[in-house]
Amino acid sequence: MALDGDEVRSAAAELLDAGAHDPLDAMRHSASHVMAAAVLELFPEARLGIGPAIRDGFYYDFELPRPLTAADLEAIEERMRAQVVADHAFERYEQDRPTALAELEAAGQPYKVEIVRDLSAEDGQVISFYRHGAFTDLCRGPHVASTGKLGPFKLLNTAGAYWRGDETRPMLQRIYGTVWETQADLDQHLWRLEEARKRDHRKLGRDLDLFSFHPESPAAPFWHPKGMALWRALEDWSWEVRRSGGFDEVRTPAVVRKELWETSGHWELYQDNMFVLDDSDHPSGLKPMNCPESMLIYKTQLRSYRDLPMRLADYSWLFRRERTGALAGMFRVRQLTQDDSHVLCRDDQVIDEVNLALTLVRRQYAPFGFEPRFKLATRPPKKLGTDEFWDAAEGKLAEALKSGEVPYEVDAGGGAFYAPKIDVFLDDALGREWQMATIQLDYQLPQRFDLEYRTADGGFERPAVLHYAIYGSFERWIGVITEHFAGAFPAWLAPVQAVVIPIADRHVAYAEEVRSALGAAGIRAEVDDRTERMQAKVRDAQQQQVPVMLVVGDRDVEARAVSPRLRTGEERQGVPLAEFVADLSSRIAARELWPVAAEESAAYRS
RNA sequence: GCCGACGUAGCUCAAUGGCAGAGCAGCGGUUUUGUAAACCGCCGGUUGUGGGUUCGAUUCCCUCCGUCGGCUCCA
Repeated sequence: MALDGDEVRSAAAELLDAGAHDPLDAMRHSASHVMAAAVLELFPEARLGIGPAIRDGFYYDFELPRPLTAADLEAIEERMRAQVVADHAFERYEQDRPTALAELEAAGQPYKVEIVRDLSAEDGQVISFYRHGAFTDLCRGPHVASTGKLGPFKLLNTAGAYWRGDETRPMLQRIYGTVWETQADLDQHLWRLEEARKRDHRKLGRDLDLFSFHPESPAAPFWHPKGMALWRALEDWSWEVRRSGGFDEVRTPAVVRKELWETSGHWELYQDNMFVLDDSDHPSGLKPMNCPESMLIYKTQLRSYRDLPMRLADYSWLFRRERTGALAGMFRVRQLTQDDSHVLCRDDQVIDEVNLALTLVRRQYAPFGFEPRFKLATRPPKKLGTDEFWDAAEGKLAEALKSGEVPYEVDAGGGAFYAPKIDVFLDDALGREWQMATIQLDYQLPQRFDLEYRTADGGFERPAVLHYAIYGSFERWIGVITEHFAGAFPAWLAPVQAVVIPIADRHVAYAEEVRSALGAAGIRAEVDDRTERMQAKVRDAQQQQVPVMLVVGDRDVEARAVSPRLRTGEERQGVPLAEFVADLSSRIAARELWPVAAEESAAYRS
């Protein structure tokens, strides 16, 4: 079955992705012990789950007699501070397996017992524990020397979490916290959380009038004119990139009978995520992916080896019945649009086509200032196909990465069960990592659809398929870039690219003239002719993050000029209108990353 | 789906088991202004939905809907 580039983990999960070799790990892990000790003081009957260090902090899972409240978190923090003051040493000791099991049973810690039971013999028959003060925990370590060595910390929030991530197991209460070496580091981290909250695309989407969500159609965005202008700019760019890669546009139906999904495997494996309906007594499904239908287009003719590669791009609507709890603004919607690309090619063309994909990914990301990182995801433990098949497939992807001189990491075991893939990541202005595109090599779907082409010697061969979506989905991409730019989109993307601000009513006619000149150059411009003071109009345009404000008053009318003020605060007076229009439209045409306050985005990165 | 939290005017937020308030936005008027908020006035609400407790519910309880934080980090 074919997957696609939108199979992505949530943003929050990315934030929490473990930094395994972070030097702060020991401190974070120690903090989780200190927190567990505090929780046990308050709830002696608490049962402990696990408490690892994670990226930017730590957590611990507990089974507790009642839900935790914000007040509980404060009480826990207080008791943690008391332990820091007491400066208990962390002491390691070891037990053999039977003793450890017996003691944990006696202590009434069934989850710990389960962990010890599951520890494989390779880990040795000796089980290690760490003790500080009155608290002891099963633990591999390492830890800081003593509780006094903990840096400044803060407990952040609580959440439900299934024991071992398994929905059939009990749900525990997880407490998330963060700890840092210095107060400045902690402050910086909290500032970043606050900044992320401020630039939340759900808030900016409303403030900038881009889109809305309504309970009448949960998790399906309603696009407003300004949001659509942004979308159009993104889509135009994406088609330009596709055309440069030799793609043709296709479009396929949304309502499709189950027979297609049976062939593709979705009916069996993906039906839970599909909107299923009866189309005149024919069981059907709204399409969650485009790939199977592209296969049908391929099959409308007997293809020749000369026809390949065949590059098809389909940007139609997709529908996915996501679990309600997984929905999150634009990051996870139920109706979405991918910039979806399918390349059908001969096996000997795979490397070149992967290379093309890598080139297009980098090309499409460039005007956003993103430098993508690549991971080659290799065969998972449970897989289809022989080792020879995997060696060849992984070899081709690696070869393409190397020949393109693309640095990459290997995500061992991260591939789909039927083929390896290349995952594309980017870091946003707040340093958050997002998985965007996935370039997926697929021999499975051509087989399911029995695709063939005529070879030079008159035989038949099966083509390979390459799937990728570069933005992933427009919806999610808009969510990501809205947060990345904090709503201050580069001029080429900005829904309103310029606002003309007449100082007094007598300047409105000239302002309209300026707007026409901008409009004739294809620039999205408006006149703010409200009876407000110029200062108020400037302020409103600033808050709407309009890249360019053109103030026009007597002097400008006189000189047929404009006085541009950029969103960054930069100001000029009396620029000839024609000169300004030419300058702005060339920046837009070149999709410059402009105007951007360099020091601002640098500050976010630090 | 599960755990927890939340839902008051378009937005941000108050308040109380006893007449639901403010700022901003909107509307009307005055002001005609040179780079981040002029001034005056007016309008604005079935307190998400349905039910229960109560003399009385926005407040307490339950249902449903929606939203948010999580649920993959393995001692």
